[in-house]
Amino acid sequence: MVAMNRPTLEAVAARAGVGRGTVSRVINGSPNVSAKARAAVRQAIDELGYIPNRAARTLVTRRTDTVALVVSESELRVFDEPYFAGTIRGIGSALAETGLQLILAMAQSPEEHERLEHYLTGQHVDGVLLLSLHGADPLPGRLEEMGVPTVLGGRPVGLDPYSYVDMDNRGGARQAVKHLLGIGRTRIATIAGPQDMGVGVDRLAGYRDALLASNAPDLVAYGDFSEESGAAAMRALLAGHPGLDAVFAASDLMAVGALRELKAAGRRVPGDIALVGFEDSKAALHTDPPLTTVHQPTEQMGRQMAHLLVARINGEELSQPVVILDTHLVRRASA
Amino acid sequence: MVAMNRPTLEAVAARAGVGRGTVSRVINGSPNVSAKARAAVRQAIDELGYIPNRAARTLVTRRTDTVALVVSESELRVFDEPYFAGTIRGIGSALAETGLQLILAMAQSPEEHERLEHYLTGQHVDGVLLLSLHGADPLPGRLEEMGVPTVLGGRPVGLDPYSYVDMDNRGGARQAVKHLLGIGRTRIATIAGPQDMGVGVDRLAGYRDALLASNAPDLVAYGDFSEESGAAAMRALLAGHPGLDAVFAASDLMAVGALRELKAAGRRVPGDIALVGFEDSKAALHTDPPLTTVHQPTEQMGRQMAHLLVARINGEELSQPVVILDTHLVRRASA
DNA sequence: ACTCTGCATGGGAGCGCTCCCAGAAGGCTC
DNA sequence: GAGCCTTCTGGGAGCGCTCCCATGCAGAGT
Repeated sequence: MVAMNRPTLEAVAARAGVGRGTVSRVINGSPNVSAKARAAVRQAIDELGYIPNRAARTLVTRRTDTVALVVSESELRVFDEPYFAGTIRGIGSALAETGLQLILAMAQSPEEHERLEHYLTGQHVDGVLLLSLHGADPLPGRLEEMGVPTVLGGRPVGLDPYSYVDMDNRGGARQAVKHLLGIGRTRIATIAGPQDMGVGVDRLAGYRDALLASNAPDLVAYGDFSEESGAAAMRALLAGHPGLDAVFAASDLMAVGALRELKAAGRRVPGDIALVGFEDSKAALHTDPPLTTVHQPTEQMGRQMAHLLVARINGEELSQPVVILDTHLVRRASA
Repeated sequence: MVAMNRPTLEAVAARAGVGRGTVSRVINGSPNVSAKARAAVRQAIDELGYIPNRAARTLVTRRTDTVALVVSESELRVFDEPYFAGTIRGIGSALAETGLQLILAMAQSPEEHERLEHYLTGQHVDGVLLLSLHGADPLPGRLEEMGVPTVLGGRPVGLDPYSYVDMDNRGGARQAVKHLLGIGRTRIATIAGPQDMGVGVDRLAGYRDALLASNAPDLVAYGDFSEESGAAAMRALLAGHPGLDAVFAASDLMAVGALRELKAAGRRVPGDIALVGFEDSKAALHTDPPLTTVHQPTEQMGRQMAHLLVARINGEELSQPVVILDTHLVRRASA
């Protein structure tokens, strides 16, 4: 254990021949330090290999320099989706520039959810990042009440959070369906996502937006974003509306399920039925035919969330507490 | 900011009518407290909603109750692989039982790698978890030198770490190739992974183990675990050994690439050429035909890593500092 | 020469906790 | 009833830092 007797502020001060206060000022970048003193302190820090003790600092400043990323059970299952990975990467890179630490808080059970709330409001983190909430989760409200800045990823349903970042799900869906109309499809169905999530609601709204202009019928089936649910929805759609000539699935995974079902039913894609997904995931590349889908900037979403949170932690007033990121259609072979 | 004036230990003591020491003892589960005092303290804690101040505790105990999961650049790219997601989930669930916090440290550039090392050895975490190192990364050695317990996920090449958890890659590969021999294949090639990673080396060794008994030839091409590299390797293999009748790819993704190439070359799978992957990823389910592959217990790996680290942090001598987890073949249609 | 201003500086106080020691209280034994 | 453990208890000291106040000192103004 070489780490045993780390130098303290005091040791640095002694070596630099200055007082504790001056060293502290140098470390915290205060301007009121003479160039000479600053240089001496810097050198002493280097020579001693001094690293400030976070706990001691936190104790007095009440800042932990830590933010939590909360991942609740439902998302844990889909942890390996590119959406998630990209967002985390973005958060990480934005945070690295600020010196804040990211702690990963996973609530795997309801009891843990309780404990988590306790933890987050217990002066352990400076702010919280919440990803893709289901329904009207009370957590963000409680956190804000307790004075913990919170930024959500994805607009929640039934809640009006102060700050969140979201994809332009509605616009993306609209583009996708307009594209289907553009290639001459007239009986366009959608496999919508769960309506307790903003993504689900917005993508359905976008579908309807696009259809409004035409006089195409509104054909909706619901899934839960999983492949299996996409397949089931497709079966239902096929049974109810055998004449449809295009499908917009609210997620790539559901599109993959739908595609499987379509093949099983002997329909050619895109010949008989054109298919568009949403996400631009890896899965969309590997289908046969490759899936036309809507791209969403996941990494940028993470970065934006982190930026907003950092600003709030620093007490800045957000001129733009809600950020919506552009999405765009990626044309491949399925539509 | 309701969070302003949180109760302190002292406040709890006053309310319970006991001294600070007694409250501290109750919180830390010391046995030398009378039942009466304990009850009074518990009640006061509940009534006041007391939450211990982590920083103050850390300052005196020198324990941070935090461990870091280090994700280096190369892995960031593959963040969305199920391997990764499963491991993190396992780590999270094991850690939740102990009250330790997980911080996610991502080193996206070499300079950051430096800063990271500084951070990790700077008394900020009680232990470190390292995932799938490339080559002989000096980080684990340095950490141990500085007295920071470290557990690796995946055996590294050219390093002899004290403690790590790994899959039985060699055994899994052996099983896969034996299966190919078992179904009568005699000219079995392998698409091996990078040889600067334990996984790469071990899976190749397993392939050779299995072949040793038979007198089948040794046909190797290398990839980097990516789909593209799998396709390239397959092309090379096909060109050099047109007569091969089976391929063992060291990852599912490479198998997917190989499969694409095989189809392009007009070879039927498994009719002409049988194909086995390694990972049991989602991708393996969605190929046509579904991929026979080797399953690896990712979540268990995370749990084990966390368990080993916690034991080391608690100063326990590990009876078994190296843990190898079983892998097994999952038969599907491709072989 | 004197005061006045303003920046730079040293160091006391205190953040909330654990550690530990000294002492109180109770239960034995003889 | 005296003496001696044993168990439980209170609270002082101190972890390493930031905050802030008092002081020192140089330069400007009269």
